[in-house]
Amino acid sequence: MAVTIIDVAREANVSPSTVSRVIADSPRISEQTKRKVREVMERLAYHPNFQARNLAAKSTKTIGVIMAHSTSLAFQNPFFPEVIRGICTSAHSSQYGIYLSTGGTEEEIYQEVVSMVQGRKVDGIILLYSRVNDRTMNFLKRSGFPFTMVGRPYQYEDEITYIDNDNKQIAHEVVDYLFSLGHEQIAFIGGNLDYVVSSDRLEGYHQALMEAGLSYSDAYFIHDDVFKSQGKGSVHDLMKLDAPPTAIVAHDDLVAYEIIRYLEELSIQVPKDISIVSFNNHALSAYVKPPLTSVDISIFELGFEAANFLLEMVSNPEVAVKSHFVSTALIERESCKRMNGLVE
Amino acid sequence: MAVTIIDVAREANVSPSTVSRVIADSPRISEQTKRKVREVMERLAYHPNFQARNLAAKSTKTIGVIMAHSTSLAFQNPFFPEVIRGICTSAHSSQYGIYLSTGGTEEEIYQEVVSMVQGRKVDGIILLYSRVNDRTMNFLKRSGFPFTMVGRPYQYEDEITYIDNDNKQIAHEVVDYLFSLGHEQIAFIGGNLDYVVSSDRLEGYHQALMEAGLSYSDAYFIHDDVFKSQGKGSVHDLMKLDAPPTAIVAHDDLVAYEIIRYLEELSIQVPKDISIVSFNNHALSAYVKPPLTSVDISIFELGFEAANFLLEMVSNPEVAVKSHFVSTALIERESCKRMNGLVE
DNA sequence: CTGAAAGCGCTTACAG
DNA sequence: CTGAAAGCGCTTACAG
Repeated sequence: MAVTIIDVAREANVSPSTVSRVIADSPRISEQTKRKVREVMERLAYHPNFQARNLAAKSTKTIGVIMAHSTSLAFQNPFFPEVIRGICTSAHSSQYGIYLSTGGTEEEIYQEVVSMVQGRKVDGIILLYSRVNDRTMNFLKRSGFPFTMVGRPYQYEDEITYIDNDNKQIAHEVVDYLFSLGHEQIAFIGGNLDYVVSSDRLEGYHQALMEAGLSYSDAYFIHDDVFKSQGKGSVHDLMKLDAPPTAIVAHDDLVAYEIIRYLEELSIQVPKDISIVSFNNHALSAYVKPPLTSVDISIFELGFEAANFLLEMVSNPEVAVKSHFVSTALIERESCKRMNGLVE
Repeated sequence: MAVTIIDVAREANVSPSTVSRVIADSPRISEQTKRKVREVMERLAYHPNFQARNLAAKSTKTIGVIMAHSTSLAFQNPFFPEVIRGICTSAHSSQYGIYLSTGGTEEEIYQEVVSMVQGRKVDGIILLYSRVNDRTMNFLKRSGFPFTMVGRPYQYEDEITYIDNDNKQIAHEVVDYLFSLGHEQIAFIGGNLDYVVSSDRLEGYHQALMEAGLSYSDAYFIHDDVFKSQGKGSVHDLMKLDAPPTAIVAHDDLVAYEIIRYLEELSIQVPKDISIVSFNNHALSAYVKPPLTSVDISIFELGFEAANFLLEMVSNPEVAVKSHFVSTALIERESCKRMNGLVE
């Protein structure tokens, strides 16, 4: 069997309590004893048993990370690797580990979260998404267990600590940008309104139109489901309208490129015949033709700050609820052009 | 405090041992008692404490997943999300959880793995990469701890259970494919030879050239480091050769698109002036221009089978060492053309 | 089919 | 500054 604290204690001629205190680097142990014990730990290749320590100390030093179920947006490139990298960076510097949810369906995810919380598997939880009427979130909220969300919560906005982009604002800015190029017929493609990120972006789009005195038309909005099931057809329908859009706001770069592909089949060129802006600034978007104008949403930051917030809550349960919008940047590339003018 | 097995026992008028056996659904407990105990567990909202159970049962029901350090290939889209999804799917069906490594540097990763193993944090480990002379792998090998690799090990190939694509073979096939289109001057761009996946692909490329009686030229190989640091320059140098290549094999779709971009600046068009094939079949590669001919490597499978192998080892330490090559498929799109002929 | 008891490997008041 | 003792919440031979 592995070497235990008892073995170390015996070998170093001290009590187990003392060994334990040396591990925790307690100031109440003399430097001399620490040296002696550490030498023995080294020699016996002792490593504290994680489970035993957690059980006794009533903490797990790990945070649970819950992804949206696999069919949905949060699992897409490039979001997932980057947000995880942000979380890991923060967790690592506080000596925390990451426990990942494995559930495929919503129900499985819910069950997993319940057992994480009730079974004290983790000290806190990060929800990597924000959905409308989410059972998992509601459970977490009721339980009083420390948790953070990446995404503005649908409900209880000022009772839950979260991190997000200011999606309403950035969608507004994106539309304003298109206005500045002379566009007034602007379509919006691809938001799954079950997710707050999508409904926020759609609302920003609405607001921008309203403020500009433009009316909103349902025909200019293609829902995520529709796009996924009949992508090509939906884009073709859009372009066959009496007044087809001169610009499109896409929910994600991958969606944008798919749209561009369908437009091509209609011999409609980007940006010559129609402009397109998108969100998330995928790694490829700089290289591929046409280079896409897209909003960088600082995914790493989103993960990093979510973990920071959570760790703060875990170490101090009394800390105030807070939220923060991570900054974004519209990266202008070559997918938009001025109406009846030059390529920007 | 949370409700414990003792509370349930008292309430159900049985001993804690009995409650424990009901949790494990032991056949030695009467159905009647099970019903009674379960009713109480339900009523008290009892959930077994994960840490306590692990400590007593000497198993953790979790597997550790170790990513390569963040600057390297394994963290790239689209590999990471897909492989994780595969692992999660397998783990979930065996009621296992995932513990993710958080280290950023090689040294941190090594330390984490040591503490996972020695601290009995997990029951087994999946290494998501295979590197030359990897300290972490060597440690795992020596420790006798159950582990699996995604990627052919550099050493001890028949002593380590792993899963991989047959990278030598697929690189060979890719080159043969190019031969079949009439290409004989074929460059290879982007492998980091510290990773076995890259050296295997490079070797397959060599072998194919040799078998065709073609000689290998160093000028036709651009190392990953060189491409990353002076990407544009390295591609331009390649094309300024007296006998520039007529086709390029790229290590990854992202690399391929970057190359295409640099070629464009030289007014060299794909596939008209040069052909390009790549590996990994990125989600975007079907949509973007030119649609890329690329090898699909079944990333989900890679993760899924690695987890299956590991779980088998964990539940039966005597199981034989094994390895498996996951199938691949060359997806022909529009980035290659027949020499002096039509676009394929 | 069920229970009493020991034990998993730690931590942490309490006492000195 | 250090130790003896209780306890974290389970599981599992052993006994009946």
